[in-house]
Amino acid sequence: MDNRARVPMLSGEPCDMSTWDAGNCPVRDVMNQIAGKWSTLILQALAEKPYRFGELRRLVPDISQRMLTQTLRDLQRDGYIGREVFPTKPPSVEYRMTELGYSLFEPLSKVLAWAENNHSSVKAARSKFDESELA
Amino acid sequence: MDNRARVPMLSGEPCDMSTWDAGNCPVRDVMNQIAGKWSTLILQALAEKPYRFGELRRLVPDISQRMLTQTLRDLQRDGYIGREVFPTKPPSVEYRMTELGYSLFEPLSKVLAWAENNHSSVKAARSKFDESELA
DNA sequence: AGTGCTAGTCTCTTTTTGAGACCAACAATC
DNA sequence: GATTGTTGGTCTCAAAAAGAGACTAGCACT
Repeated sequence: MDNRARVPMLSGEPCDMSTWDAGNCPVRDVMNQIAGKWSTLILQALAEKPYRFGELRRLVPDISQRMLTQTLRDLQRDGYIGREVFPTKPPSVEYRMTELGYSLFEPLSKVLAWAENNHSSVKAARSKFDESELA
Repeated sequence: MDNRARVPMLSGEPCDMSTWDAGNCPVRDVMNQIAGKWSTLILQALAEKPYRFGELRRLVPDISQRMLTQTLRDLQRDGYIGREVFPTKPPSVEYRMTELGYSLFEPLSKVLAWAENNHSSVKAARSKFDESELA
């Protein structure tokens, strides 16, 4: 059983981490954003359909307004979602996924699907680990 | 008007966030781990070949020993990587990806590839946003 | 005897996150 | 016509997490 080097690395030079330069590694730069605690949840919601601020807040009950605001602004900054203000009685704000957001969500949803399908394996590994730690 | 949040388009029962139960949403449970700042980087390295602690440290120069230790232990706990101690003169520890780890890395690598291919679009969106913020 | 390597841990400081109060404008209710 | 609720946030303060760097123990080499 040779476990070594089975996964083809990404095209060409993936990310030479040894000669690392701050803004030079796409993986870090992009991932550090979507790797946030709330980002995937919000992207997952907005991939379905546009939502308003309050709706998202109710959708993810345990996010604080502060973090929702910040997560949305960060996702907007990177171009994954758009923000539109409607001048209704109490002004409402709608967030919706952009083309770029959808193109990211396509591969990302595969990871989310993996998470669902393999959740039990992960939980099992976790239990086993914790058990052996206890000793 | 069913306000109850049905989130995603993933196969089967998605993840009803409105009736959220701590350990019940696979997406959150799994993602919160691999979404760490360093997790993807380490997984990416170990997908290539096994590495020792010090090698990983040199590979990712700006990670602290503390965070490397913790990240490795968390990834090991969830079953993505294995840890083997060799009783050499100064004892060495080798980390290598497990089957579960490889199965996760397959979809995950698609996201990493996306990051490489679309990094310029993200940077462009970011510049545009910052510019309009400045006003 | 001194230096360096190994894989960590321990402590301290800085950054990030979370909880919750507060805001102004308007709508419907009492 | 004063009270309450709803909108999408911001502000402050406490708690949690992350980063920096010193310290460890055993052995090898010089």
